[in-house]
Amino acid sequence: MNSSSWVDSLDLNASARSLQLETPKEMNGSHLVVFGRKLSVKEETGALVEELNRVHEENAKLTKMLTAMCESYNALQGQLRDLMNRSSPEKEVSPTRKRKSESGNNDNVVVVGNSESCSTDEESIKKPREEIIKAKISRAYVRTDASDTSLVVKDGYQWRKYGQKVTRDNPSPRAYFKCSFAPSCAVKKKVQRSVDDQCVVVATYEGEHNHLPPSQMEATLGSSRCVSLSSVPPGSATPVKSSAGPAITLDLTKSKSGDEEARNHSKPKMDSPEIKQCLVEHMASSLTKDPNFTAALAAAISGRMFSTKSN
DNA sequence: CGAATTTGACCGGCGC
DNA sequence: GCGCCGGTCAAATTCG
Repeated sequence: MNSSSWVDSLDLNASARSLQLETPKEMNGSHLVVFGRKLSVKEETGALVEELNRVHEENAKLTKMLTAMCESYNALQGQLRDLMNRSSPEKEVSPTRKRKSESGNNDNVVVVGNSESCSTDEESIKKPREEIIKAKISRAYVRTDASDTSLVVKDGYQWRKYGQKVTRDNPSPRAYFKCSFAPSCAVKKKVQRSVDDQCVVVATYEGEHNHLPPSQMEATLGSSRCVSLSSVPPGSATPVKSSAGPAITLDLTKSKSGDEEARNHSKPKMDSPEIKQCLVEHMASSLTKDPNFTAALAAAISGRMFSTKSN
């Protein structure tokens, strides 16, 4: 998509918004003073009407672009879901305790069980009591580089390491993590290399997150942010150090059963016109909150008015 | 300088 | 009761 056209449209759109908001106050008197010049009400309203028409056109253009973007986003999401559905069944069928992914991709995660899907898991049969006490235990197998000792599993959440231990059954250390994104979220994660295959890292999750992953929060709350990227450095927009910035991150801590809910939760319903309208307004409002933007806007407006009057 | 990580100490459960 | 082991705490250290 042409970014410059985006910026242009938004700039004009927001300037229109600003004009709409501020002009009634200015027009209380019979004359408007611009840079020391007195303009008649006729002149002023004529210019404003003209401006308003132009702004309406820009608004329509912008709405179209947003609609197109939403549609392509939905299409992409559908494709991703298809891809996930196609690749996940064969992995879950694997009867062995350790599940390997076929590719060497570092972030290739295979999730095994929470209370439902781990019913066939050997360990869950051995320890049914533990299963009852602990709300949700799921396990993820991640294929990583054998030389990589970081024990980092990129799952979209923000973790704080609070301990590391070498256990008896496994020479490689086990790292303990707590969810650090929300103080009220008590989810824990244990990460340890597999005894059999040092390339595979086993991540055990205990409990359920009571919040969306930071990356998804970005996607749902920060729709305006992708627009304001031109004025805000991208680095400052991402709270997650380990994850790859604002890229789409999948919540892989949930098994298939819990997936539906997560999907409904994470997928912004872009279909309804109300949401689209809301998105547009959200974008405009966050733009007008940006001091850099408002300063540039003020300069643009005054410059435009000045040039219009001097014609 | 504040936040994140490391690492040794400590604690509780369990088996002998 | 004792020792082992997994899990957690918290002071020290590192990093951005």
